[in-house]
Amino acid sequence: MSRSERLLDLIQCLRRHRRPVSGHTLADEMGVSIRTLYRDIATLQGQGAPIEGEAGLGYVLKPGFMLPPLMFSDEEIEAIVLGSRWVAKQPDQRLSAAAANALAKIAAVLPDDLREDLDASTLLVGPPAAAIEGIDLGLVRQAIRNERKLGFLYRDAGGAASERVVWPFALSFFDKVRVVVAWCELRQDFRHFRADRIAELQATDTRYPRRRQALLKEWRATLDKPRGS
Amino acid sequence: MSRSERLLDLIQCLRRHRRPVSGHTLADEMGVSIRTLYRDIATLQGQGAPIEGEAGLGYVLKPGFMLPPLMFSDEEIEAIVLGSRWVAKQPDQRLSAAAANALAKIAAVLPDDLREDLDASTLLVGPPAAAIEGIDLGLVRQAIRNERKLGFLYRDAGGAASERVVWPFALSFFDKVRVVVAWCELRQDFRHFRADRIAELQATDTRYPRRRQALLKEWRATLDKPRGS
DNA sequence: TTGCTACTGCCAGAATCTGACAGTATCCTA
DNA sequence: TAGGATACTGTCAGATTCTGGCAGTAGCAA
Repeated sequence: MSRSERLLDLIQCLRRHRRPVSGHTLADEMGVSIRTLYRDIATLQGQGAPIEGEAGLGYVLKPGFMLPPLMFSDEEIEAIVLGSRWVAKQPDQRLSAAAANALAKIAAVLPDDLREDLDASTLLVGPPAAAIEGIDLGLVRQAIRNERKLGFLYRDAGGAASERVVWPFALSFFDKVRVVVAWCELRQDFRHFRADRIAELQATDTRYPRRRQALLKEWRATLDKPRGS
Repeated sequence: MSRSERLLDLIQCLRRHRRPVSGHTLADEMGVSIRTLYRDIATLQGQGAPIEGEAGLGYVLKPGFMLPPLMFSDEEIEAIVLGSRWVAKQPDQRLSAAAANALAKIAAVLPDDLREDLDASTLLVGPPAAAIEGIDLGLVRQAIRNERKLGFLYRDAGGAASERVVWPFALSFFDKVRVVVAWCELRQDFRHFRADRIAELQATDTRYPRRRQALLKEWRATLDKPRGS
């Protein structure tokens, strides 16, 4: 195995362990001496990988992905750039900033002539989505990722408000509104909540009792049959 | 310079020359022997780079970009995936397919656990944009890239039709409609054309007399001042 | 303190890369 | 049709890089 392949493997290996791993363990898993492992870690850090080593503990990789060298056609790059620009205009501030960062990272490694094409790119996105939620969508995405319950006050179309505790597992971006897809403890069923009607959002540390992917799959299966709201 | 750096350099070098370049020239530019150059080319081709070599001519790189190893945070990847999904639902078929391909390429290199997260991802995009243009937006993007004139029949809001020859330089994606931004020869001014009002689109081989980027810059400068249509 | 860990410098052997040469096949032009 | 230019492959010795082991320093925790 060539060195560059091993470096990518090392990242993957670090990702698997959530807790700090000692260099010795990693060296064993990679089938390489401890000395070489230190060199590999140093190389990866030099390439921008967020690996942290602490004496007495081991190594942790801050969440993230290392993509190996990839070839994209010009249309594929156009698609990625256009898509990221669209995301950058969405009202979810954290996601919007992430999209801008991703674009900057890509632009940083392109040769000069291409960067100019990108900067002055010819694919544009219209004005930002008008509706601005009063809540922080970042909290919702975090709850989804960590499978945590969310509590909030929900106003339905008629204006009637109700308190909900839900198990959120997806966030859908429509033209004008963002919709949280979740299991509702009050209704004991899947429900879609428009983000602009959610108030007093409370993130909790309580894990919901089912796996996110299972919920998502089940919800998809129900999409054919119409339901009440 | 390490070998992996040299490989990326080689791609950039190939990109600069549009015409076929001989291996000997490339070897000189990279400061490396011809034998090593052949080895490097083979390695790049093995990594999926679309390099073509023809005896008697030299090497050409089909348009595309090789991205070096890149680190993305989880939110950055989420943003890219969400954005690409949005593009994949746009009515521009070629661009939509390109977005799907790009997603597949990224998914192919992610470790299994992440690929699952991606497949069953929790960030969704609403239904595809409703308005379907009667014209092929791919032709428009191609004309923009190559700085070629476009001819078509345009119906304005009142229904009156007129024949136009324009210099297209940008394509803007709004919630419902796609808008071609161009210099209009008939009006001798910048104009925005809704794609769904364009008919009988004719791509031409005639290059328009100004640089796309210059037009774009000038157009941006006019955005403050209101204009007629 | 003791034990565990990260991290660095050094050096010799292993692995890889590189350049040079020889040779074949293909394409273009004259 | 012939000649020249070019892509491409095999081989091999020398240059370069990588690797593993060793010794040593420093930080953290029980």
